[in-house]
Amino acid sequence: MTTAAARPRECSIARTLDVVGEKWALLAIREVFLGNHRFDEMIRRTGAPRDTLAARLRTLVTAGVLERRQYCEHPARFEYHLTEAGRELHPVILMLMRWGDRYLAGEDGPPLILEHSCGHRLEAEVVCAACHQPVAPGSTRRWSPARS
Amino acid sequence: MTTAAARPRECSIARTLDVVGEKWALLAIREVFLGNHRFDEMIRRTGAPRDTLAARLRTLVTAGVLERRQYCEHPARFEYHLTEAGRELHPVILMLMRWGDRYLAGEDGPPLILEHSCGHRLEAEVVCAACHQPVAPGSTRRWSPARS
DNA sequence: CGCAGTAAGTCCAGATTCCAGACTGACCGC
DNA sequence: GCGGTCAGTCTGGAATCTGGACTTACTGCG
Repeated sequence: MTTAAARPRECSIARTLDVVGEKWALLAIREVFLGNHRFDEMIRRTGAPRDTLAARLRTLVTAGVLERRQYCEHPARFEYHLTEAGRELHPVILMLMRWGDRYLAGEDGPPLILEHSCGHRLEAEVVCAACHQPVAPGSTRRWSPARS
Repeated sequence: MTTAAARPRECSIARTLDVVGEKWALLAIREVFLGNHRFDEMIRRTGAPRDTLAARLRTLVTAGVLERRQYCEHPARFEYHLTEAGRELHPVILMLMRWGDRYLAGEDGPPLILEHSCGHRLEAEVVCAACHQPVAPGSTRRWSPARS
């Protein structure tokens, strides 16, 4: 009775999306990158519903992307900081921003422009770490290791 | 009566996420990059509910990320292809994959390893197009143009 | 002192969305 | 005819999202 078996790919992209593949999660992370570490400020800057943001922050903390740090004892108050894994999401954020800059900017151009430490306006580019050449969609294929 | 005004940032990241910021949207795009252009095959490979995938494909087409092409006349059949804007999402996909490879790979390592056209195993890296140096989280700041 | 505000959430009820599986309609191959 | 493919749509229940009110514990300000 079976037709072609349904077997979703094992895939790092899918796994990553299980952690950060939701609008408010990524926007919360954006805020932390921009220096906002506090709940109420994130609410204001992202526009997320309080409930949803609270839930997202919880999952991000348990996923090891953010760290919840107490900065005030008596009225217990917490800040969110990026873990190392969280900081490694920087390239993802950067590429999302680049795409929006290119395809969704209005008349006024991108709402936020970044400057790289070299002094130039940042134009992010993805290259192969080995040959330093840009990685185009067609320039990759499945790696077939010389199996032992 | 108002307290601090709630004004979500104008932000290319948020805008981008309005288009592709959902698990199944990105996984559909992944499939197209991997060469699957057809609905049923996407269903099988992503595990998405048929309904949801149909809805996502519709929004991606209207957003100009995918193009719906008829490849069969009589039982009308369609394939999905990347537009130029869609192809430009490649870096996003790549960085999501990289993160999953690093932080969510199990014992067996990443489920899919790519080879760059230079012959090396692909290690994607984000650099500044101007100085070719890696872009670290702390190496950027707001660009303050010399206003005229 | 009392009022306003800030902060980090929680609680709620209603709206929306998601999901799995069944179904459709037009074909194809045996 | 029987089964299979393909691109969806339909369905009803489950899960999730949403905005707003509420809570608790402070810190000013006059």
